[in-house]
Amino acid sequence: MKIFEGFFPSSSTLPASSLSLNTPSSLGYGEFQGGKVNGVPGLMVEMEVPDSLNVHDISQNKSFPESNSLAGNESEVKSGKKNGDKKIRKPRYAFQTRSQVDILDDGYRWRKYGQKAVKNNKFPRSYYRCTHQGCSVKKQVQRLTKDEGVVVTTYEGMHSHPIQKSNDNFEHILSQMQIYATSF
DNA sequence: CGGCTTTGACCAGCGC
DNA sequence: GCGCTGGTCAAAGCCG
Repeated sequence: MKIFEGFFPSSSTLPASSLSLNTPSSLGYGEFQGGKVNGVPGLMVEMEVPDSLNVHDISQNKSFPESNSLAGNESEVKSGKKNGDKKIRKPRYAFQTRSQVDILDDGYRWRKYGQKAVKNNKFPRSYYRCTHQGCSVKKQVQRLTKDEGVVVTTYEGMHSHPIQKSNDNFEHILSQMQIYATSF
């Protein structure tokens, strides 16, 4: 089971037993995007779609009538737009979790660098950056107005370094959250 | 004292 | 062109 593969490189050490708390699937984005998340049961979303494919479409499809504030549907990463060429959007991966706490401590160290109020959402969105040297992975966390028990975490980029904390902690997280399976 | 959070300002993209 | 919105910066403050 590799739900968090990529985000948690060292996940191989994760207790598989915990992960089975309720199978895969975080979001049904895959199918909505036309591309099936090959075999793998709904890992997470990949939003590198150039043209705005509104994320909230699926939300409506599923059980989130007005969670369109979700990932907004991005704007681009304005890090390297020099040659006026194609705007490179780093792929983003989002998943929702039911959790009491906003900060899912996934083992990495994050430094908050911003917080914004988002439209259609009474909760602010928080922006975090991985503090590991040379690692520029970002993530944003926001809670749904609709269902404040749901926390949406959007990752941008991949960690290329090992987790800095004990994985035992991860079990703790898993016990706190419950992957939000929308249609299974 | 170092690392992190807070918070307002700033900036770029987008729609009207 | 203007205003709105999302994303980031950075100064100041907080805390261990």
